[in-house]
Amino acid sequence: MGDHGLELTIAVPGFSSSSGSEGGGCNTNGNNYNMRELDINQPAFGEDEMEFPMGSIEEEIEEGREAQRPKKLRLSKEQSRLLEESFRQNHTLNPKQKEALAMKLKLRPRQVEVWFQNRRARTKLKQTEMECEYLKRCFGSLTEENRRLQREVEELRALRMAPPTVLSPHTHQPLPASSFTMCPRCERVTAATPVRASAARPQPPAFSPFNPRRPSAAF
DNA sequence: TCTGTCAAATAGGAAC
DNA sequence: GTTCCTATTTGACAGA
Repeated sequence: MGDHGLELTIAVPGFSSSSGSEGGGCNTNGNNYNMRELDINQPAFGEDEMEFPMGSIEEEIEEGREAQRPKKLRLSKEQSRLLEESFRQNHTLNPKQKEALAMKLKLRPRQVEVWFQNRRARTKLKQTEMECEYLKRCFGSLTEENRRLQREVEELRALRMAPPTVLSPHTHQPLPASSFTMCPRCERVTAATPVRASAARPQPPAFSPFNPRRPSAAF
């Protein structure tokens, strides 16, 4: 998806719509325009003419043409390719670059600006989705780790309830539980304090997409 | 025809 | 005042 196949027609700012809706009627530059479909293979205007046709609805009516529904611009493959190319080089454009690119693509600078805005938004959305997937995986492994540790806690609790009888090699009498030596991991759990699952908290993930210092293979 | 998706475009607010 | 971001709207298009 994403490629809608034939893009033989584009729309250019042509005339006002009678719909009166906000959308598609007025851009933020204050230019009133709506989209008129035209064959992209035919030049919308002369090669050296960079102004966009801005016929009014009055003109349309005068000419006896029915006011068409505003058509949305569909960028041609070549236009998209060039935009993608410049986006790869730079995710933002300075006014000069914007103007030059608009000129090259025969679009209005505002359209180039909007395309870059939307492209940045799409990039960010994709990144957010990937981060979401990563966090889901983290959650899964941490849940599993939590379960494992809880089982371990239960086992340790069970051991405390029934301490093993170990005889002293010297006196051959049972040793007190407090004299047992434990492995480094278990040393955090003393005989006097209750066992807490948080004592053996798992280490954070080796890397994270949110940690810029570590390159992430996922991206 | 209906529905879902994509992307162009708008609106409004934040940051500078 | 300009630029950018974010949320939203809306038209085009494809597939069921």
